[in-house]
Amino acid sequence: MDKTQVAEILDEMGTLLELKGENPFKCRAFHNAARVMGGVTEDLKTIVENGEIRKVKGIGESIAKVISDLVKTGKSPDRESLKKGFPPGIFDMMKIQGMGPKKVAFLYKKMKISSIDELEKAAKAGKLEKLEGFGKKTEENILLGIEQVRKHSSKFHINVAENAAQAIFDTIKSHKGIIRSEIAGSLRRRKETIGDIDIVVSASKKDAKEIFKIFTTHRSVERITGEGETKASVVLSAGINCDLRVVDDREFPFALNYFTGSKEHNIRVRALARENGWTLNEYGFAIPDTGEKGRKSKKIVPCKTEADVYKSVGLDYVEPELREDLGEIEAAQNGKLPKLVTYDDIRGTFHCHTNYSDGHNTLAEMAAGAQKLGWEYLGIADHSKVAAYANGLSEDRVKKQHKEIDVLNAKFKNFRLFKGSEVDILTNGDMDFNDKTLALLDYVVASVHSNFKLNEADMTKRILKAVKNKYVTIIGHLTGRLLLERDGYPLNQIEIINAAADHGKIIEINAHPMRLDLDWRMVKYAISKGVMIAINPDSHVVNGLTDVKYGVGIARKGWCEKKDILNTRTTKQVADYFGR
DNA sequence: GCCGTTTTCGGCCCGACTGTTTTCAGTCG
Repeated sequence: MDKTQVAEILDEMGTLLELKGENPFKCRAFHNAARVMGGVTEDLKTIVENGEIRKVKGIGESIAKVISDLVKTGKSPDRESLKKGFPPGIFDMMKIQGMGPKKVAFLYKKMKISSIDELEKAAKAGKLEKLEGFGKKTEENILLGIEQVRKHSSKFHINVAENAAQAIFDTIKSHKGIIRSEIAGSLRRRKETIGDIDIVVSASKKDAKEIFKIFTTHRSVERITGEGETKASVVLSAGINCDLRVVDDREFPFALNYFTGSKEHNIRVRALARENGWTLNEYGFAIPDTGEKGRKSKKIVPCKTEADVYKSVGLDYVEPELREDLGEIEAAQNGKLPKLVTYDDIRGTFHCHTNYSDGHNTLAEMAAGAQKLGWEYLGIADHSKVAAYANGLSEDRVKKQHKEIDVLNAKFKNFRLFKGSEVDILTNGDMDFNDKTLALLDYVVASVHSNFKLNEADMTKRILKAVKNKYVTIIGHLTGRLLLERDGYPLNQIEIINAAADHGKIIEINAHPMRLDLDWRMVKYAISKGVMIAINPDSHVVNGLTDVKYGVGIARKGWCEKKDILNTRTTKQVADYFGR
């Protein structure tokens, strides 16, 4: 059993404990252990066998035993006995807004309701409103919640969430009373999937009411689920929940920090505040109320920015992408936070097409576009001859393009075009150009564009052969468009990455927003294996050249450092790398 | 259940909102 499955079971056990009404801290211990599993980079089986698992922070004796049982036998007696008495449908019921462990357990005990369907039936029959602690309104909300669960998945790809958020955010932002504003939450942390959207703004009290009005009446709002003095919640037509908080400008950095999360990260930061004898909430640091009559909490430690908040508890500024309590707190205490890749770090990209093949722009236009972005170089990698549909280049046209590149390069100061090619990997794993032509190129992106019907073993074998080819520099778009369009591109990516590590090849991450989750798993694994990656926008057209947003979004995510990314190297380093 | 430079017990982040009931529990983030 691998760590993902173990994490799922630990999470489930945490929920079962909640349903049983166990000590909340005990429940949290299980949820926390599940999360910690995600950050374990070593092989789970190995660290269970050598006892290292007990050294992982958050894994104590009991949970270590559960993990050990699961890894060794695929089963855990503790889990089995916990599961007794709770039918599986119970978990679905917890997906409904407003239905937490207490209500679900109560309904199960009292009414034997154990699935969404049964719950719906009972609510429609008006059986719930008579129950203690329930009422007419609760019943209505349960029915609405059921509808929502059925209509929408609970998580959204970042691009869907971002589009939905941007529309309503732009409208709010334009209000004259807004002082500062930011989209917070997991969207700010650039998670691959987003649960809901959090918007934080600062404004005076008198403007707040109007701002809430603009928010709740926005055209993309489907329904309002809550409205108070500092917070309003809506469901957008895309099916995503969206919360708006309006705070005083002095409170803005605290609110932004708080609502950016993650929850686990916040808990750690708060604990640090407590070590100073303060409490920290979304409004600021405070000395806790002593309990004496008439004595109120006193605000202390003014902070203008989030960086000030971190500084106050002895931390370096932590980038939102790192706020997961997976080691960033300790790193921030010791000045050891990784330097993340930013848009400004990108010096060029390597998978660009021109109108020689299926691009829309000339070499000169592409070069001009890259320079406008402040890049130092651009790698030109038009298709090879077999890609007839894309007007792939014959050997002669490759030579012609090289001449043109030489002419352009002679004119450039502090800019260089690299001569590459996106060479097809043929069905048998051979390259579309012979060695003589490949040797002319600065670098080779090897890609599959045909015969997708191969089974996984053959497809993997095909690409592995290309990985071993000494002329190949980059393994082309293992993710991205192709995977999106051709369902089930059958490939053992782990094997490809391992081989890339052995042969010193770079893998290309085509940062298609729809495939972010997959891309990110690959990036993490590749980096753990020491494989360098080339982050590329899906740049088949020059218009894509300006749209590097998502590409860099991946590069920024997690513990991905500049040294791991080809695109952050200087022109000279790249040329050296290519041996040119 | 986990943890420990106040370590083997006692604390574990904290507030807003809702819907219920009328002072608060449950849920959410």
